[in-house]
Amino acid sequence: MADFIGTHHGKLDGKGRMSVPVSFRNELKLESRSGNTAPTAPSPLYLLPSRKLVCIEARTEKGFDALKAELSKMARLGDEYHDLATAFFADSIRLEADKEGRIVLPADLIAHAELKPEGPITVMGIGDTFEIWDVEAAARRKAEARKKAAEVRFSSPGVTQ
Amino acid sequence: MADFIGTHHGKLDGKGRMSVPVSFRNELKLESRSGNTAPTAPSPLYLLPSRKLVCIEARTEKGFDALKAELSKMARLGDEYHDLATAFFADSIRLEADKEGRIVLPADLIAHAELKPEGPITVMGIGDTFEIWDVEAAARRKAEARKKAAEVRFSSPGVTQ
DNA sequence: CAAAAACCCATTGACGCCCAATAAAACCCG
DNA sequence: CGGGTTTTATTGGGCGTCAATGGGTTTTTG
Repeated sequence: MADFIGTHHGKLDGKGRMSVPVSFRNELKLESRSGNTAPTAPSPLYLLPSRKLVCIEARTEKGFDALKAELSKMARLGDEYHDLATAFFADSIRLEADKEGRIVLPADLIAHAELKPEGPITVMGIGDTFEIWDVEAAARRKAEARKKAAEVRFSSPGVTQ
Repeated sequence: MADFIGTHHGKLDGKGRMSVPVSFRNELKLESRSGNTAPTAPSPLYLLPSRKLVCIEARTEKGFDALKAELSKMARLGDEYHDLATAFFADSIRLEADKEGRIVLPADLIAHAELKPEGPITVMGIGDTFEIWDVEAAARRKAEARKKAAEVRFSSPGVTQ
């Protein structure tokens, strides 16, 4: 699956656009032509509001499918599925980048992530997804994640803590 | 897996570049064409801030994949996974050396390791990873490691004490 | 007809890429 | 074993390319 790593900085322009970092675009391309060495098809991106965090979550097609599969496992557990699915999918959107590699963020997602109209943003890779944040909120989130990660104990050999 | 040994000295140039010691570059090449005796592919390097030390940790692709594999054992939708993945992926970076064997260190990693703008650095092998340090900090770290290592008692068979 | 969205091009600034000079190590030969 | 020679590593810096951004123009839609 895709492998989004690193933190990138950008900004929302007057039209609500942002450019997807190159390395991430490359990951998208790779996934779209996985297997076949085809001429390169346009690779879609799925945006959805993060369930617990004040940010936008971005997924590849495969990543999105994986999420759907994960959710449907809960179907048998009761009403939870319906709530989760509504929260996720009702505000989700599928889109493709323009020739310059930019995407237009929908107003409701901008609101959810509390992004400032022409403000600076942070885009960070989380493995098979990536997240779009307001710069300051992103800094706080990273600090928090580091702190919590430090409390968790990795026990595998070769892992430097 | 790769085998990084020895301590090397270098410096950060005005562009924030440093050259990867030859012996380490050779290890990288070896790993990239593991198995096939192919014409030599470019070998990527993964940098991440050390979680406990004031230095930059460098890994080969395999070394990085090992960490990913460890992470992926956790529940994808769980908070614990999310925190770890954020701390891990968002702060990491994948890069390749230029023709001269140099890499450019990102500003945030330079800050984390407290490297001086054009200052001297120490690169030391730690087996399957290597670390990038400020010279003085490296000297202190080595002294400390030696001291602590002397106190450790090996209990595995075949290890001479 | 107005407003928004898609499309296109133009500018700039960072980064990758390459060449040149110096320093260090390996090598060879007497 | 020593001195000199050649190769290779490290460093410095210039140049070109491409990513990121801004904004103008056309097309679609309500």
